[in-house]
Amino acid sequence: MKLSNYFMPTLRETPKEAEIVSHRLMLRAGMVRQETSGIYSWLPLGFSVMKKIEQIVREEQNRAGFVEMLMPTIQPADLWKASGRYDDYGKEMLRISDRHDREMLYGPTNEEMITDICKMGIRSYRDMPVRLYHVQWKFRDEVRPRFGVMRGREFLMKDAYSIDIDKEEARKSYYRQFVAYLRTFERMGLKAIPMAADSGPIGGDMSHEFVVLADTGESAVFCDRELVDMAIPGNDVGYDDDLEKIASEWTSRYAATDEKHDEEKFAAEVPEERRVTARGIEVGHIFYFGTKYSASMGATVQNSSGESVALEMGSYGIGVSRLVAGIIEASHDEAGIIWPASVAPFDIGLINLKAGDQETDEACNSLYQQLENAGVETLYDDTDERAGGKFKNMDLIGLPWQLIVGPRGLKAGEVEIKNRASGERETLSPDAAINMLTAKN
RNA sequence: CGGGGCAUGGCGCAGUCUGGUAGCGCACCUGGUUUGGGACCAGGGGGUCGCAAGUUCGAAUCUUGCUGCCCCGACCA
Repeated sequence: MKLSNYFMPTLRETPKEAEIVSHRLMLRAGMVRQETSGIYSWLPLGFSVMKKIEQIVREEQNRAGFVEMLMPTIQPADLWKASGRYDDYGKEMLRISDRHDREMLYGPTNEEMITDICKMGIRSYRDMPVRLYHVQWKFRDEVRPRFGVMRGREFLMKDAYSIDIDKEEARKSYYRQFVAYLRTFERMGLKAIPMAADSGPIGGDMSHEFVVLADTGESAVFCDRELVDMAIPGNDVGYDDDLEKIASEWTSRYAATDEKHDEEKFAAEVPEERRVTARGIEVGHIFYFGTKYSASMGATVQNSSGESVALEMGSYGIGVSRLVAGIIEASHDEAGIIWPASVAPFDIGLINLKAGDQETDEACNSLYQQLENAGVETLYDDTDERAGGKFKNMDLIGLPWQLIVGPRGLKAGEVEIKNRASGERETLSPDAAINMLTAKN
């Protein structure tokens, strides 16, 4: 992509409404624009990152045996009246009426809808398990939206639902998501720790929040250092195998958010040198809720003994749009964002230090073509901005690599490569640069 | 929803106390000199001063009402 053909309105100064670092950087990098409190337009750069995140989530959901579908944003109120949540949800739910004065709502989540779908679609225990997910916009009319897209009212979320015949089967579905989450966040360059969460109406041990460690995180978290260093299951993990062993490796060690933290327990269970106190951001939540909705909504099926039983269900959320901000919180410096390669909007930023200079233009065009042909996503700054501004902008938007080309270097047959994260630069020939950059991607 | 604050050009701000018809920096446009980490000179465009009433000869400025946004708290992916 040539920058001259792109839309990336970067700002030199930070709009005053932005307090936290990810919000500031997202506005400065031209990733989002606030439309009203808690609602954002996603400009090309931000949209691109969100899509990369979404794709990783999708791949790991698929790998875990969940099947993608899509439910609507607008739902009829009747479904929610059936489950009893229409009244319970309160003002957080955005209620709308259509032209016929029928009560509708902008969905804050989809348990009722998926239950209703399964009520129709599952006729026998033989049809189970059913494991579905979708990635869809949600709306929760937060009392106080803040921190940019971190706590917006409209947000993109992956929510998955498992439907099983009994609790033991439901547990297997739960662990699939547990392991999928470990892998998903790892792939985004994040260190996410599962932490025991309020276990909903059913109780028990099947509810976890996944918290990303970031110095500027919103809440304090406490855990065993072993969790921070623990290996993540590889992409060859057998989802059809018993995953409980993997999960218990994690759940058997101390990890708690601020609210659930028990200092005495922490001290008793974790040797002092392994006690980690950090800041974190919740990016995912998985929980088993049993028959809460299936029972109230009459979603039942006959089991192998011929008894009619309510569906055993769980739901599993990941805040996709929130992750864009979460990753920035976990990965930035004074100069700007530092994207992990897997979610970077482009792999490489090609900087033409003297647009308009024939030799430099030709060299850049050639490099740009070679990179594109090799499938390396490149943002080519071909504008006639001054060199200093290009450097600042490129650092701000945080692409993993910069390829810097100017007349001075070209005279010596050289270009420069800069690694955004380490700041290391290397001078080498254009061919060597291409080899190196295409090998990395 | 309680407490606090803000609203003046795309962004950041001054001007408001003490009313006299709007200014600065950045960004933008033109010309020139520049050009390897946010250049310089000259010229230029852009604002119903959040909205509505009121006071006044005259309101960004004073009064009243409204709206929007931000921050702290309670709540949440």
